[in-house]
Amino acid sequence: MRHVEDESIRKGPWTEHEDVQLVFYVNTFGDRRWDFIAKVSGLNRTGKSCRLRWVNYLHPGLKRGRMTPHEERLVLEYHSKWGNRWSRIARKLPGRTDNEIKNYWRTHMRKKAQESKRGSSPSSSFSNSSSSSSFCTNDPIVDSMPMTETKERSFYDTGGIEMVPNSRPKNNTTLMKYAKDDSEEHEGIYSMDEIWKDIDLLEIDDGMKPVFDPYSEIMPSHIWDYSSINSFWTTDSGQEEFSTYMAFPATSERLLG
DNA sequence: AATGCTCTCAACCGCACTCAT
DNA sequence: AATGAGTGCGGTTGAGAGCAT
Repeated sequence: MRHVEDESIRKGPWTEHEDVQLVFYVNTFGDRRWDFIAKVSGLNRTGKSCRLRWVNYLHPGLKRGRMTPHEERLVLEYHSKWGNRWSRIARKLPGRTDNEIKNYWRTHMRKKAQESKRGSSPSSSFSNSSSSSSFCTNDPIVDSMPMTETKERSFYDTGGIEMVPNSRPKNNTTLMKYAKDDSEEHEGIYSMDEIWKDIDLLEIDDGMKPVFDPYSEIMPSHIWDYSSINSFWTTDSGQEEFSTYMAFPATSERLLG
């Protein structure tokens, strides 16, 4: 246990430079080893914080902008089915994160709840069935739902360095499990293959934009060139060496400039 | 123009789970 | 089997933007 949660651990909003740095290290080491990335990157953030930033903001496959009516319908549908299983719902909406959906639900459903209160007939304004009124966390239906966690692989899980043989053999079983569960779940609108295909297509469409394009709905995907970076990866024993060897500033200039 | 309110969303926290040792 | 580290998830909070008065 690390009691030395030193005061130098940064919190709060991320700076652009931190973002660039994180993207670089995630593309280098994959989006699994967050504690390691946090250490090696010199970001002074916790691994959790790094993961969250990546998953909710920096991941190339993320959609920006408002939910489409279709997505709204899906959220309603899956929430009525699964309750507050945000990450699970998010897997059904490519490009959307659990956080995003959670926020969306809170604001929109709270609004609807208020409206329906004013309309004096609770839940009557909801388009969906029984449990659709379960915007409240105390909802017995939701809370009593069994944790039938079919471990699906989330869309924002790039797998990163795991795709490279020997990079983290321990987790092969986990990946196998994800794959299996995906195939077992047939009610999905999208298969994981389709999701990944979508992301690939987006990347192609987007071209090789070197920096974030604030006017684009989809975040650019080729911030970094994976293939050229993968060759850096060797073994755990070489990690410290790697971090000191890495010439990061040059790359960050390229991105920020 | 100033103020207050509402909405949105990024980020944190705590707990639970998985896996390696 | 027990334990600790790492990771994922859901709930919550707070800052900033936008809107109404």
